[in-house]
Amino acid sequence: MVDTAENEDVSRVKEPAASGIPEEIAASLCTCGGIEGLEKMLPSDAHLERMSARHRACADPIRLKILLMLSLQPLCVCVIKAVLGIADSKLSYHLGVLKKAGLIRGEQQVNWIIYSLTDEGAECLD
Amino acid sequence: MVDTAENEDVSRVKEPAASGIPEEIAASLCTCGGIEGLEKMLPSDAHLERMSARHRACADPIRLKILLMLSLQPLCVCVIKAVLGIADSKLSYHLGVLKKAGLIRGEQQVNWIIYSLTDEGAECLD
DNA sequence: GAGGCGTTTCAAAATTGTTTGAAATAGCAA
DNA sequence: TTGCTATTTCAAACAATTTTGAAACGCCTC
Repeated sequence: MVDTAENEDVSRVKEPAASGIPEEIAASLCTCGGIEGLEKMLPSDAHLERMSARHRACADPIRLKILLMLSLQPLCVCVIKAVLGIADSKLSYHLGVLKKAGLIRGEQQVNWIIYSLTDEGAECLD
Repeated sequence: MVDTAENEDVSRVKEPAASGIPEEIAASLCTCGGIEGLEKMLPSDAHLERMSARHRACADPIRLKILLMLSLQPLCVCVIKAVLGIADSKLSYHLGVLKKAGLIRGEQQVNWIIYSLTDEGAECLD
């Protein structure tokens, strides 16, 4: 049996939490403040939640179609329905999702509800 | 009671499918080709599917964090894990989602897998 | 008030996405 | 070989989203 007491605490990364990191990564990791630096650069949970909620609202072809149509001009539900060819309640559900996400707004006109894109909704289409 | 037989077949929209559309909408609707025009302006199903898949991949705070970190520099799984503080298999699941969506790529280095943003992944952060 | 139209709400069913922990794989080192 | 570290895979449990059809609502016209 060879010497078991060999020096094994060779120079490691300065980061406390990180033990076995590839050299190349470790080097550039220092540039951005290490693990801690990465942690700090991330937006707040609330902000991340808002960002992901927005993506979630766009994460469906039907809703994307609605946004695209509304980017052309405000439309009433019945026209959107005629274009999409889906059931009333289904359409209403998707309009609700977009509205709750703040991407569209609905304005009651006499007999109809006219939906239009909000600024935030327009940004989603860039 | 006033005259009940008043002229009520006032000029309607030219669109066949549409029956009761608010005037204001109907007017500008013609500008963009009516219902048919709207139908045609929409991207193909395949394209819409691609767009929504991309949003779906971004629709989670953990995945957003991963994308943001990788926008700074490529990172191995163990560093991402140290920053996020989540279970291995959970992280692996989310990396898989991002990879399948084409937003990140993983490259096997000796002992580690190093993930980096693809061009498409970078676009998601604009 | 009765009836119609455009739209939403509701609850159940169907589908899809996420988390968990245990087991598997792959490469390296002793 | 054995053991180690880094990462993925799997299946079951759980959670959230979507679809469906029926019923309700609000507004208008008669």
